[in-house]
Amino acid sequence: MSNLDAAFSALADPTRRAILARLALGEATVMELAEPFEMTQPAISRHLKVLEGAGLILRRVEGTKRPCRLAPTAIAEIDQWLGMLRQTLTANYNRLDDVLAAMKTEE
Amino acid sequence: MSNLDAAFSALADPTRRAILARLALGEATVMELAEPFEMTQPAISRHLKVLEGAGLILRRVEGTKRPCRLAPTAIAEIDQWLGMLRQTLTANYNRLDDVLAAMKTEE
DNA sequence: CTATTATATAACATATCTTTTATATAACTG
DNA sequence: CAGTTATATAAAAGATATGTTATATAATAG
Repeated sequence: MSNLDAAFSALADPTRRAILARLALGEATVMELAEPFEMTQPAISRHLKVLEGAGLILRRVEGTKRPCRLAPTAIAEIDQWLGMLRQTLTANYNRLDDVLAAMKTEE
Repeated sequence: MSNLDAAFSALADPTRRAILARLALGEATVMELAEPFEMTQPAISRHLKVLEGAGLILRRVEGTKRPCRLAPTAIAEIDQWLGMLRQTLTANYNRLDDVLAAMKTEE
């Protein structure tokens, strides 16, 4: 599975996106991350494993705790891929602008 | 399923990303999109359905053909969500810069 | 050392995804 | 109209994902 497969796949789950949103506020332990969800701890541990496997989060060992944080380079690869689409879409928008401009000129 | 669920989920498949990459070059029919893959036409039709459901592509009816193209607003929502993470990660990078700057000063 | 806390792993049920084959539909072609 | 082309849909098989309960492990507290 490519890194992009793993990254997009990880982002496809709302629980995992919520976890990332929480981590955007700062480091948190597994229990802290699990707390807001109506879901068992093993389920959260799995989600974290998926996020880690996708390179989206990193974990430290701190005694019996495993604080998680966002991986700094996480989004770079995703952004790079999306960039390809963005370019086309922007070009299309510009083309649309041209058309609109032409229509105005004709008035 | 939220739009983001659908969008990220759609992007998680390499065949679908390849289809989007092809569409970034311009409109294409189902058969044209299917051609490069070692996969049956129904499989491609399904992938297209997934992409359409996620709002990533649009389709016209042109006689017996259904040309597909990228949906102009496709990436906006994704970008918006990623923006949240980007902000944090950028902030962290800046903090790292500060640390590095401090280290240099101490030398 | 024992009990507790934080987390991980295993086994399992269920649901969803991906693909295939077979078939339907609808528009062209001659 | 008959045959062909472009695409969609259905049924079914196999793989993968998600969650649960039960249990293991490892560090800390007393």
